[in-house]
Amino acid sequence: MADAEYVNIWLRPERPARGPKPAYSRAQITEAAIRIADAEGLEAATMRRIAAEIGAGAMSLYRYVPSRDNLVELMADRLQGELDVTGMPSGDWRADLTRHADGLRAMWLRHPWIAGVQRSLPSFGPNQLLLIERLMGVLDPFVSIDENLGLMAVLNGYVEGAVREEISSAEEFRRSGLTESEWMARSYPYIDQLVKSGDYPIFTKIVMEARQPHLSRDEQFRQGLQRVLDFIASALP
Amino acid sequence: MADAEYVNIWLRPERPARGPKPAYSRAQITEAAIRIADAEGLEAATMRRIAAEIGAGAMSLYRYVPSRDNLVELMADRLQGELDVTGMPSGDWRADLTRHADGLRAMWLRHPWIAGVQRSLPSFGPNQLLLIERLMGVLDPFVSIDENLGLMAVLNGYVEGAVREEISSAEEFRRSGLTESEWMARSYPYIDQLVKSGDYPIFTKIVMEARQPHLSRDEQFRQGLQRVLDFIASALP
DNA sequence: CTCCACTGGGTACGTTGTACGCGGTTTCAC
DNA sequence: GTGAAACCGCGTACAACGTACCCAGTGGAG
Repeated sequence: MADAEYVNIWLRPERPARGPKPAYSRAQITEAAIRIADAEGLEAATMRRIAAEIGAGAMSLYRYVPSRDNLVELMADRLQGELDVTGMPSGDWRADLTRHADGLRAMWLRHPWIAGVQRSLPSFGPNQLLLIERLMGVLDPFVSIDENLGLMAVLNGYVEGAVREEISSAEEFRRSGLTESEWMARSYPYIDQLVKSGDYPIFTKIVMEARQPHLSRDEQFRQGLQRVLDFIASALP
Repeated sequence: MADAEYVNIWLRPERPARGPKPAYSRAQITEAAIRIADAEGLEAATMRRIAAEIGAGAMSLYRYVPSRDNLVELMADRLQGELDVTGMPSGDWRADLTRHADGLRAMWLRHPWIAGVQRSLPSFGPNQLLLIERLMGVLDPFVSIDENLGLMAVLNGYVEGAVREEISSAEEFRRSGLTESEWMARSYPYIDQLVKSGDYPIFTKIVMEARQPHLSRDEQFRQGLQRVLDFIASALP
């Protein structure tokens, strides 16, 4: 297994020196795979399906990518490239972080399958590196690098957690083919039974009193984000 | 598909009235599947493997569980049952939340495959309901139910994010068969090249200056958690 | 011109989830 | 008590998956 030499896929050379010109490219394959995953879920992006999408034979893909797992890794890094960090340390850290959080959420919602990809060890792909530079550059003038790492962990944790919830809802509806109201109608007897049992007062409180679930997703997200940004503000000098 | 009637697996009756006594049980199957997934990863917990573990035929499992996806859902809820919330609103909210965060992290580390299970819509299994009651009961006396939901989202987001990072490291090492130091040695040329290029000052700062990566995982987690708890404290009256 | 490292891709293998149907077992209606 | 109905465990079978292996063709290096 000479392949084990490459601990990192970014170190593996894409094009060798000799031989005929390749008909496809890693980027083209990654793009096709993302297109399929967006439309029909990650499990629909099989090697045969991706190959068909670009008009290649199934086994041809293995000339460009060592395995499907590695391809998924490439897809994940390509997604990082969708995050717009141009002019990112702008001087207004709150605006920068808000823009990043909104952008990150929007990207995840465009590509919900990313939630099912447990990130591997930091692979430091080019897009990820750019993101690190710009995003952590926002708070770099104000805090130590350790504090910066900690604050970014909280911010990203909030965004990811919130968007995971949104995604799993949407995914469930897609899979079951139900609309949100159909699903709620279907669930009502069970929830009603839980409430009526009297064993779950807090759960009942959530069902009966909470206004948050009735806000739009955007509004819910924005409110939580404000909370996190206030927290970050309190950690700055 | 009469099965579609059951929007929720908890509504599906396990044992019917008539017929011979079942030889196995849903709990037994779930337990076996968790045992395998803990030891060899979720993808090793195939239907045949699980069946072999309990001495059943492969197809027998389908008498107890509608599909593998549903079984994974059952496994995830079983895990919630490992979270110890006895005597949980104890009066000391900070101690309660610390205990919960530590317990949640420990549970995820015991069952790392949970990171790859994107939670479906809140299925309100019995364990999840108990957790909601006890955990949200901690801050219930102090804040509105909406604020409580928001603060719990931040807390859980932090814990999940942090532990996901730990898990993906461990998983990567397990899969590659390398130790942490072997992996670092293998990655060194690439990282060195990035640093030497001078294009990534913040990344370089992380590599050269940050002390956080050199702390023990426990210490890293605890420091971040203190930050989040401080934040929660600032949101209480 | 001769090599041979490369190309795209066809065939084939092992493994997966699970549909279907079988013969046996338990409970209910009468 | 006796049939029918509802359930049981499970063997067989199939489609779809990732990918190992092999092939004939191609084009730059010597």
